[in-house]
Amino acid sequence: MKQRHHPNNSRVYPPSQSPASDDLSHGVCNHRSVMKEISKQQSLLTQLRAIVLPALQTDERSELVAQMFQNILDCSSKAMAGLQLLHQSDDARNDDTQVDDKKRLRRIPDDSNKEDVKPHHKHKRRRFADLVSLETPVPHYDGRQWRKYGQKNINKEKYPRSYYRCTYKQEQGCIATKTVQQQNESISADHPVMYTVVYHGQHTCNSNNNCSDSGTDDSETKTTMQRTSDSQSSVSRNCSDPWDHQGSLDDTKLMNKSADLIAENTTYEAFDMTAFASLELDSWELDVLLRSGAW
DNA sequence: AGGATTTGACCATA
DNA sequence: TATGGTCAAATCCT
Repeated sequence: MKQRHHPNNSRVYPPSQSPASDDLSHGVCNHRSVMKEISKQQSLLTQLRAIVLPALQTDERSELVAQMFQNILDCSSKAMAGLQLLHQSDDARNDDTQVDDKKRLRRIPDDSNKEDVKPHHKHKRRRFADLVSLETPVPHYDGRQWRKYGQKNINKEKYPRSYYRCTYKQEQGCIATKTVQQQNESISADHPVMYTVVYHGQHTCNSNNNCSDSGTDDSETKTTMQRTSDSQSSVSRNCSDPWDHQGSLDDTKLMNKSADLIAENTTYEAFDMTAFASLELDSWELDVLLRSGAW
């Protein structure tokens, strides 16, 4: 029953290491190893972004750099989704060669029953194509704006799963959705709560523009910073940087909790915390970065 | 008042 | 039939 892909990525690598899968370096190339490499690339890029952006002055150039980072990450996500599709169509082909007649009958729709089909399906079940998953302590800091549309207790899962769709679904018909599933409890500051986030579908909206166009002058930036520490804030407000969006109320609380653990409660440190949190840094990795003066 | 979230019901799929 | 994804009315929040 469970066709869900479980996270294979989001590991953070020390800058000195340039990880390349043994599979690839030895010429063994398959979907999985390529996807693994892309996910490492995403992780490294996220680290690089968190190092570069805070070091830049807030001007048009930094905005451009932020936008470029976002675009590269988007490309990477699309590549990953494309590979996923290929992977699944291959699987489907393999299945077709092995499947017995009973299963085939189930798969092929019966035309004679077409008239019984209701005029419009109110609830179309999502196909498991075009799917990317990852583990993160901050499931909504992904540069997109999401609106929660459901929550459900899932069998064998300790915590309920939340369902989000793109905020711009109605305005722009964006089909992107994601599910957020909490995986564990927070044992300590070193082991924050982890969530599995599964993205379905590609964004067809231009939500990034909406946000980056909202300006990056001091007053706007302040609004964003304050939002980070405002537990009652809402997702629909403007944001001044494209990777620091609020997803929902509970995530704001989560961010506040993380920020309280590590940083003083000032707005600029809250900003830095966003960068920390989105990196999923282990304590030793944080330590290395702090020693190296990256923050 | 308007937008976001919650939650029970509905529905497709395995 | 069990399960999980989505809908939509009720409720909450600003």
